[in-house]
Amino acid sequence: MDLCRPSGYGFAMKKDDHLFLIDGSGFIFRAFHALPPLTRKSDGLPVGAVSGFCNMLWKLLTQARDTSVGVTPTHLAVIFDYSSKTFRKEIYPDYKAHRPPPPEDLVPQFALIREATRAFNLPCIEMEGYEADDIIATYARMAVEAGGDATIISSDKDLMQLVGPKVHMYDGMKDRQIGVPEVIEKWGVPPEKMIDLQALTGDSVDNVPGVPGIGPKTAATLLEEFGDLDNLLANAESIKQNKRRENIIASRDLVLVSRQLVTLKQDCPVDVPLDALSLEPQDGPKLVSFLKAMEFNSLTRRVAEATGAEAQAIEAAPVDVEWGADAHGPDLDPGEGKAPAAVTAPGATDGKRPADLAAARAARFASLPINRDNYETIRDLTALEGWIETARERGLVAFDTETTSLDAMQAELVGFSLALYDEDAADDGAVIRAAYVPLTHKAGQDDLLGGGLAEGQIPFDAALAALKGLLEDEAVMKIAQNLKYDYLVMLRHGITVKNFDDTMLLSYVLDSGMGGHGMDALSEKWLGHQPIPYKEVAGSGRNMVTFDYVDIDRATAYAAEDADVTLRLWLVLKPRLAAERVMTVYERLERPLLPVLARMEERGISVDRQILSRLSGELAQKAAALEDEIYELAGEKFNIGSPKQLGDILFGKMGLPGGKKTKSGQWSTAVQVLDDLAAEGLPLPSRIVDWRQMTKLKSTYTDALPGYIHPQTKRVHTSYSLASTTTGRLSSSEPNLQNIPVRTAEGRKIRTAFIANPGHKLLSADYSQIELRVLAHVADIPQLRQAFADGIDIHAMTASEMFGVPVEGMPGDVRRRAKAINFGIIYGISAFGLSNQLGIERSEASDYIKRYFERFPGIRDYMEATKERARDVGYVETIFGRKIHYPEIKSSNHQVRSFNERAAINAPIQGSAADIIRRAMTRIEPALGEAGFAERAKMLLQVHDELIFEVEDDAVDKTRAVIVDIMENAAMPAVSMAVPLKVDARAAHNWDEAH
DNA sequence: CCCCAACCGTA
DNA sequence: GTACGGTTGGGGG
Repeated sequence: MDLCRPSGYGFAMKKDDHLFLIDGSGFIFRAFHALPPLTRKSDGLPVGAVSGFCNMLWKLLTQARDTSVGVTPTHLAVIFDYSSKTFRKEIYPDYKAHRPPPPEDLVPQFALIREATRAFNLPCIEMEGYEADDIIATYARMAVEAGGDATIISSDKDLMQLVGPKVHMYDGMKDRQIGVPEVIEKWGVPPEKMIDLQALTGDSVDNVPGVPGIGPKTAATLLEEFGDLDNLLANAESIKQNKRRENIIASRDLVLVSRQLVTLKQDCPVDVPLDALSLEPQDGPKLVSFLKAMEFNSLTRRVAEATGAEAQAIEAAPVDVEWGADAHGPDLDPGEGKAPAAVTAPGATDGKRPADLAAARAARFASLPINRDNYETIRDLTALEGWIETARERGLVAFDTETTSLDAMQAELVGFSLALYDEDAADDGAVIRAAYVPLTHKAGQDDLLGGGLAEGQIPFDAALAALKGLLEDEAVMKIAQNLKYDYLVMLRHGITVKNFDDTMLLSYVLDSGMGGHGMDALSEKWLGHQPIPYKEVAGSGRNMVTFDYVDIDRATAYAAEDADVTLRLWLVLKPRLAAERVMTVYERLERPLLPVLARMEERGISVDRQILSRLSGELAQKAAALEDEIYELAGEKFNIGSPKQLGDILFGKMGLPGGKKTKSGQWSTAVQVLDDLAAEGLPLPSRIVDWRQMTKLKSTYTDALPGYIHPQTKRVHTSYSLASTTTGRLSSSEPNLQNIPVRTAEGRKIRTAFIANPGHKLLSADYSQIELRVLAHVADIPQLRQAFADGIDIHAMTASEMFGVPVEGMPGDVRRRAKAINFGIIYGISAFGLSNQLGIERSEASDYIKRYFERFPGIRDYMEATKERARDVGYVETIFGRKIHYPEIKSSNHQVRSFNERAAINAPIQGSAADIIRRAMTRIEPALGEAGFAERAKMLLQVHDELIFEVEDDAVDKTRAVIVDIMENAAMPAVSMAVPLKVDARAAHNWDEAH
């Protein structure tokens, strides 16, 4: 049983209190069929039933006292069906057997209506094994016993048996009360005889049998005559009509079963007490936020007025359309909601369902020409204000910034572009209007004296103030491509973009694995259009100029086109989210992370120049000493850094054994090869390996990192990419802070240069074995689950299972092999790979794998099932529903196919782990804020399974507790993991000691 | 000036 | 055997 409301227990129910029980499930179906179909304007998400539900709730909560019901609720709950597996199925297996699956357009609304209930700050109650009607019956009884009244908001005849002096019904859609007289009027019997009546008539919808030929009228007459069902059955012989008498006698047993089926259970073991249902005050902002996300404009306005909430200032809530594991509507198998919706062929333009809208949009924009001649240059404030006003009316605008640098932390704003959409424009060319607003273009081309500003540009501060109003307006959806960049640039100007979508992230969520998500690729793919290449505007190489030196007319063509293309991409991609069931992935795992990452990048991390400089010196000395030795041993000088020259020396000139060739026919000089030679006792290869390590550390880290220290902030600001891996991981660049050395002592010294500010510590929190835990969960392996539950060394356990060696006193090499196998499994193991990793024969590696699968058959089953699924549908999924496509999984080329199979096996594991830490990252800042540590603990870096924070000394212990808690529970409530997640966290002055 | 291969750092 | 990004050398234009 689930009470999805955070508030605690309310006031005890007492005499004269009034409990309202809303039949949520009944309402959904009725509203869906009774109300005209309604879809969310921006993306076609079906929301008709949600709209009806919200309007009904609002009406109940505000107007109940005056008119419709005549009473004011003191307690209220919304009750839902949980699943079709109820006790009635056990009594009668055919119960509800013929019920068709819910309509496609209704499925997403189940979750939304629960979300709506929470937004209204009302408890929503559901219980496994019981229907909503039984829970309603139970609470109604409890309310009456407590001395109060109950009103059931429903018009379902199945509930009418409950009506009595203290229990009422109210039809929220017809605004009509149903009391004892109304029941008699409609059915011809009083409420207490409804059970008998239903048992006689049966119910074709629920597949309750009943007596053939007896409908409500006859049943009522019979009950009138015989008093009740038992008496009727006992005296059935006395019925005059032949056919009727025979039927009743023949159906006797089934009628008794029917009576059991239609009798509501008034003693469900509810574990949410009545008192917890007391009506709480509305949370205006929360409700407005939800309604806004649903785009119910008039209700949003009414609610904002009534609650005094500032609608303008409230952000639309991320909408919780759980298509994934935690979605459950009545009779909805959890997997059912995730099935790919067929995108209907272009031409299907009824425009009602998301798939139709998506198909229609794709077809339309694939051939809608882009005319750069229509772009405007906005050169005065009045014109800009006009565009912004129109953007507010439309509630939708694409924007893009033009700057002097690709580095958002260094970039200076040069101008920005806007694009507007007019769905109803008469002329196809006017459907989208785009404009560029130049701000700081220089007067001269690039001559030394051309320092002045070009004419005809709005003063920077005035334009930015106007732009701020637009970007921070919650009521206007802002659309951009790779928004994190623009977000950060605007953040540096004191502007926080609110209510946005990012076309790059849309594409990433929809088409991961199907190619890049950059604007040029997307434009080509969806619009059949090639945007002006940047280098044609700003030049390239030595001739390249920063954007402020680009001629304003050329800049307009380029910049306005970017906004234009972005808007078109949004129109094509956004409806696909709902159609292809990845709305939740986008709204929960992608979009909310964007501002989090922007803030992390803005904060940067302190790096100690002195330490790096000293390390550079040390490394240079060590490398120089090794160089001398190497030349001595080789007998000549050569470029050690050139694999070609090195290979020729080692395997050509010196004729060392064990040479392997690379793809291109060169001698391989990879560590593997050199290590093998070193093991033979040869000094040269070993020196070369050491030299490589020293020069690698020097060039990639100690020499390069200081160059990334920002001139103003004095910190290093990496850039995270949200959309450059197929699996959902982030990547880091310029500099890459996700590959700072840790494995060797020499390398770890580099980490000592990453330090906390005075009075602070660096706190590192990392997931322990997260990928193996995910594997244990998804493949459901009993031994793995047990080992993680018991906190046992997982590699030792594997070794013990495989080789029959006891965990106590296990030789290191045995454990090492098991560890390699465990990693191999995650990587989609092959005998070839494992033999390479362990330096053993292929046949031996094959034996290991065979033995592993014998001990863990569930893993083999998981791998086979994953491959098969990838072949069938073309993609695999993480536990949160992120899809990763493998278009080449059926390649006839064995190499290509095998590679895709291994990647497909790895992706759900790596990707689920990535999703988990994403969830943690979006929750940690709010959690720290609630704990009062927002200003004292800052998240700085993410390294796949590790988060690094900078924390005030005094706040370390408390923030660590908050962070560990959020991280360990990050999968909940969407996924309840079968194994616990474990997080280790330490704080120290530098990253080496904290890790 | 651009691109690729080889190598190697991380999870 | 999975997923990345950065540096270097070297070939081509």
